[in-house]
Amino acid sequence: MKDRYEFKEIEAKWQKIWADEKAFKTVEDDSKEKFYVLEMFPYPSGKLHMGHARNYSIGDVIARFKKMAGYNVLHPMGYDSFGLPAENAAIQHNVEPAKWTYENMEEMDRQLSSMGLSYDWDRKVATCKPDYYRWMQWIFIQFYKKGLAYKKDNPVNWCPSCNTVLANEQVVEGKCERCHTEVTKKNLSQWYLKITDYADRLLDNLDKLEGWPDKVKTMQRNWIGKSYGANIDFRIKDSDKVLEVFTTRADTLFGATYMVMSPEHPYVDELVSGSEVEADVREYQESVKHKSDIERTSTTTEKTGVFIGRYAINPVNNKEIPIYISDYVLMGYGTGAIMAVPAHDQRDFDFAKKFGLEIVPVVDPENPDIDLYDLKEAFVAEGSMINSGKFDGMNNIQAIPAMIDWLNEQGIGDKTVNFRLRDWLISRQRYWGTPIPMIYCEDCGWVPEKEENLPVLLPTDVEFTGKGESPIASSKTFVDTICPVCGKPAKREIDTMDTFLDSSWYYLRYTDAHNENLPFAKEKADYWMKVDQYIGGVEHAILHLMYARFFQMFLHDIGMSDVEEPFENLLTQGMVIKDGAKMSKSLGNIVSPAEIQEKYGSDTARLFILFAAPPEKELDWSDEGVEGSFRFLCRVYRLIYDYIKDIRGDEIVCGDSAALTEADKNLNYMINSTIKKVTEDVGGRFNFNTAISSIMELVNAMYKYRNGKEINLPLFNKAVETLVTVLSPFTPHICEELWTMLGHEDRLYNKEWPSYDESALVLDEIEVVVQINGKLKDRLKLPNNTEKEVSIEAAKSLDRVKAETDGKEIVKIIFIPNKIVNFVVK
RNA sequence: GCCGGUGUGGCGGAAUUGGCAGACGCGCGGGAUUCAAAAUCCCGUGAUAGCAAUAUCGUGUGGGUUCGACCCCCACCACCGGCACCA
Repeated sequence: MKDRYEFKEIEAKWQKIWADEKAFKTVEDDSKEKFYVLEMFPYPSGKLHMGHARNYSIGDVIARFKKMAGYNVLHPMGYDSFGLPAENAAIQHNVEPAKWTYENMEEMDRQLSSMGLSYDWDRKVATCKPDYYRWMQWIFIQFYKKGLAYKKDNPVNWCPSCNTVLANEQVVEGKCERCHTEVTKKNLSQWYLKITDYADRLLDNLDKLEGWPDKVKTMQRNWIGKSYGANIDFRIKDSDKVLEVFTTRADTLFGATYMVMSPEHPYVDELVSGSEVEADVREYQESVKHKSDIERTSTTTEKTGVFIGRYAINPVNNKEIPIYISDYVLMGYGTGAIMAVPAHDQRDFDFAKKFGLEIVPVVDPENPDIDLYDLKEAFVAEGSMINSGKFDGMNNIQAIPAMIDWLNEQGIGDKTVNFRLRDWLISRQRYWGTPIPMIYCEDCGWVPEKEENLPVLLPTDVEFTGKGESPIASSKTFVDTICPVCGKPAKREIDTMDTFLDSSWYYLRYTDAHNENLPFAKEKADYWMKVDQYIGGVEHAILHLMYARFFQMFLHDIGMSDVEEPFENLLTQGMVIKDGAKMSKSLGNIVSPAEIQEKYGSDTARLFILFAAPPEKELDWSDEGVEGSFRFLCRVYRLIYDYIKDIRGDEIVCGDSAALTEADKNLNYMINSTIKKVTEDVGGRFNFNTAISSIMELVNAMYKYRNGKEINLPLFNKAVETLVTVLSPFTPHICEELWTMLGHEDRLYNKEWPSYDESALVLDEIEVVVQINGKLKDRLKLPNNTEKEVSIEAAKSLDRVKAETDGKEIVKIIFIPNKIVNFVVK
């Protein structure tokens, strides 16, 4: 027993014991209620940062608490280990991505263990290992078999300097995240997953996710972007073609004075072919292709476009209206063409003003301040219909369904729903990812590799130049193969999968991490799923969390899992900031978990992280605050050390406490109220900061009690053991050590969570507040549950109350038992 | 522009949801201990006035509801985050 808190020794000792005892290994057990706690697994960059430390500290408190509370807890960890940084290391430092990644994972293992996290390491997964990506490929083939994976030509983000495709998330403000070159569009043949088939379900199910923050649900709703409207057909003059548009504002159809097609619209070529504007149109199309996203989508840029020399017929009034192409109309949304109503749409208004097009108002704001025939901006609010034939006078909102019905009768329009969500482009021209297990045969077309031949292994004979197509193309062994259908020579797909696929089902693999016949056995997934508590950064609110939901729905649909949604409760932790800004290299305000562990130990790091702010809020890093957390642990250690050495001596305390003095009762109250508070704060609302503050209050009370006259040994012993137990989910090493010092041979991590004694929480005397007109005037000590009349009389007899009510009329008396007596006087 | 969030001491944050505003921690001030210092233990610490008891003010701003509002309602301001030419 050391007289000082030697954190390094203690932490190393207990980490070894937990590992040797396989303390957190878990198996399916129907006799207990299960609880699955999951933190978003990291990319193995090799260095744990404070965001990781926060994420895992939160998860670990929950996991340890739930285990002590009697649940069968699954708390796994692994690595999202495919991805670009490994390949950049290969290009820049000539290290193989596999070597780089495996070394990093070893280092991360060490760092995670040093935090004392309660993982079941036997279930570790790494997405870059063939035993994982084999099943990733298998799942991809199931998508393909259901018609949900397909290949098509489409414009994609292209970095002309790196010569590669970029994912949307790798385009930062219109520039390549690596070389900062402006990104352009290029047509390439790519694999897609048909997530749009699940758009409605992804949207509707959000209402059922009660354990998710509204913020995340709203972000997903906006991303899916469902809107109701109509498709309307416009005949093109002197052509047999019909131009279909999508609109949410069918009510404004009479105000459509021109039309706009996307420059990529498939009709454009034919409509302009051979005309005198053909050259202009082609030039415009070309310029749009070379525009960066940033220019093209900026709302501040002036509208551009070209008249294509053609006219359409507005079906409601047979007016001939000119057709333009402009890049403000996107091919990927709706039908790629719009009817333009400049009076009631700001974008159309801007365009019409620039090109001198007619503006016809059809909704009257009925506001004398607005001159309908000289609008300064589009009028987009509610009003009554004008210039609209038989619809005149109707409220425009009501006119929408009326107009659609009428169009329907005429056979020129239909009710439609549109989504903003697009299919998921999953091809990457990269090496360090899961090979897409598809083979191209001249005769059979694209066919999947036979499932028994999986995994399609990543080749190792490749060159990393950072230029051109996927490095896999340079392999001499990979590309040439035979067609699984007809046996003729064929070629493998050389692109790999977006790493977001790997992370879309890893939580299922944890439930059965070593299965060699399937991604996971259904019984195991059904035992553990859903994830009861998922914890991670809000930056994954849309992509990862939506892709995972999509995968879970699909795997449910093909009978592999009973559950349709993967995550029951979601906690999005706040950022770690310092000096008012996010920790970053460029600002030089980074504090690494490693340096805190070195100086104060992991328990202090965990305690500070959990104490300084509630988990979903920003955490403002403070070196003095860390010092304070360390001081608290020293204070706890000293209190218990002194107790064992000087107070308890060699005597082991047991038995019931005798008659309690006033001070004893107070301590007993503190013991029980602390258990109650911590149980509620950790088990229910995840307010770790207030749970810790209540434990600090207990420690303060124990010092005060100890410094008093007489010590009731059994009671004080109970306080000591309670303290060590309820603190253990937060700072497990020091608590296990103190528990052992107290003479126990069992382990805290296995110990039952304490319950509290309600009767100890009932005080004999309660302080009741006395108010006059709602203002605090005095306090009154009264026996618990004193009835109304007695309380009021006692309050009335107070000097302060007498003085202030004298000569005034008491209009009303408000009484709340054990809380308030309030006199309302005039 | 649209959607979401947050505004409380010198600082991080409490207030169990309409009932003692400022728990707990940091910082600061004082005391004990020490030859001295560090560490530790104890006390104090929203503002203003007062020796004091005490009084007045006080949760971004302005109004409202209520015996009583950080909490509910209306209007506004500031900051942060997400999406953004989605028809």
